[in-house]
Amino acid sequence: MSAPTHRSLVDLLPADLLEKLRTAGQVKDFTDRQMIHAQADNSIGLSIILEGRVRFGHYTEQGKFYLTGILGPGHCYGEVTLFADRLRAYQAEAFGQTHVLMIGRNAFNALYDEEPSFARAVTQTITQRLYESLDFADDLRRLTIEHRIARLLLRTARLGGFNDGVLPLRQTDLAFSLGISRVSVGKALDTLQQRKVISLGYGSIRIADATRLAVP
Amino acid sequence: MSAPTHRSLVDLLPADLLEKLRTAGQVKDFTDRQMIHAQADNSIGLSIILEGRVRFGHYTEQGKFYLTGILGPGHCYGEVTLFADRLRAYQAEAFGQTHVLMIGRNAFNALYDEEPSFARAVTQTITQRLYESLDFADDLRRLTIEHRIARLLLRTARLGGFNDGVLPLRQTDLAFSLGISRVSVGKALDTLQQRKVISLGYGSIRIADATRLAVP
DNA sequence: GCTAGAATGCTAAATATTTAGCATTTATAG
DNA sequence: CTATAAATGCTAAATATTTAGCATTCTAGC
Repeated sequence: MSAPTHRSLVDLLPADLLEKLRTAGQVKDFTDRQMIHAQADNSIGLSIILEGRVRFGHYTEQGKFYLTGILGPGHCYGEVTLFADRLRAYQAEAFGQTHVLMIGRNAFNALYDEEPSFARAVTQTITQRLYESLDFADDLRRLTIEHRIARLLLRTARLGGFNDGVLPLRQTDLAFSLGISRVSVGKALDTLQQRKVISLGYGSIRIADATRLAVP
Repeated sequence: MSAPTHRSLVDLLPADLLEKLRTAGQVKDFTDRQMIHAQADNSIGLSIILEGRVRFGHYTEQGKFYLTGILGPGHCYGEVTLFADRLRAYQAEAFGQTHVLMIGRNAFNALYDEEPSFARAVTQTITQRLYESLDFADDLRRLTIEHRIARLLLRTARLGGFNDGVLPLRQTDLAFSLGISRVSVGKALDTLQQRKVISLGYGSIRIADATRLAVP
């Protein structure tokens, strides 16, 4: 009963389609912390992360960045602008040197209509993300703080492509992502560290034992 | 800046396609509280609610039903079995006399590949639901209990098609859906009732003033 | 109409969580 | 190497929430 893993759009695409997409769109490069999309901007299109990572969140009145999630190589975002007629929910900014393939509305629609396997891959991606989101909402409702944090760390490692287990997360980010206070986060992280399933750094958390972290 | 509303699959489909779907699938009838799908059953396919409503949730060890959501006429479910290779997350049971159009995996795939407008409508539906889910997770993290309940009531009325504003929800259901205790739910409902935006019944809640309920 | 079961109402003690500080550690820019 | 800002560590009081009861109200089915 191994759980199916969340596969990125690029994973789901036939190789030749990625080439077509490269032709249809344009690759843009960003440096660390550079803004890619403003929150609620009115651009429409699909963005595919070719290299690097993208952080989503927003700035508070005091100019602090509040993180809601990170996506890594192969993942895409912007579906909501194409299919749900909604504005972008979050600001997107580069995390490290990042290359993003941007496909505008018209190019996207043309490909979507003429390439069933592209349409299918996109739908699979969105459906997987829906499942993740429902799952996350479930976490928020049912789990203890400690367990919620554990699941968030594992999810971030997975979607962000942090295969070495080192996550660039501040305790403030975790607090914001879970809607709890920094004091509570600190307390729970302390417990997890004592159990030796994670180790804490300055602005980062390392997953030391993913297996045991998954079942608290 | 009127927010785009969540449109059901049937709303999004061209009329002739609904006919095709009826031919490709089969309509099944259910009576109140009859089980439609067991949680984690291994059936694969799309279900479209033609008439009536479907409640999603699960039974506890003590045999009590815990509600997570209700979908009304025109809405569909089961996308996750088709596109994300996951088991059904919840048990589905009829709420009142209900007719559901069931489309099996093969029929679905055939139509999906040969009818771009069907593929698009399905993707739009899933994307909208993703947006709803992200929005709900945001509610859980940011809002006061009172505000969370208000949003849940409005969302249930919308997705369940309860146009008269009378929602068949027990306080226990709200508590479970939000991951809080029944005492807290009762307290918040009391406040909302005093503000005359809802009125409480036995096993039901009536939205008395949707506009003021939306901005607590 | 009665009755059993279900749902709600109510309460206070126990527990969990936040708030609002300030101290300490760490990384970065100069 | 140092100064600075950022992040974490720590604390206690204030607040919010749950727990675990039992009482009351409501409804469906007989």
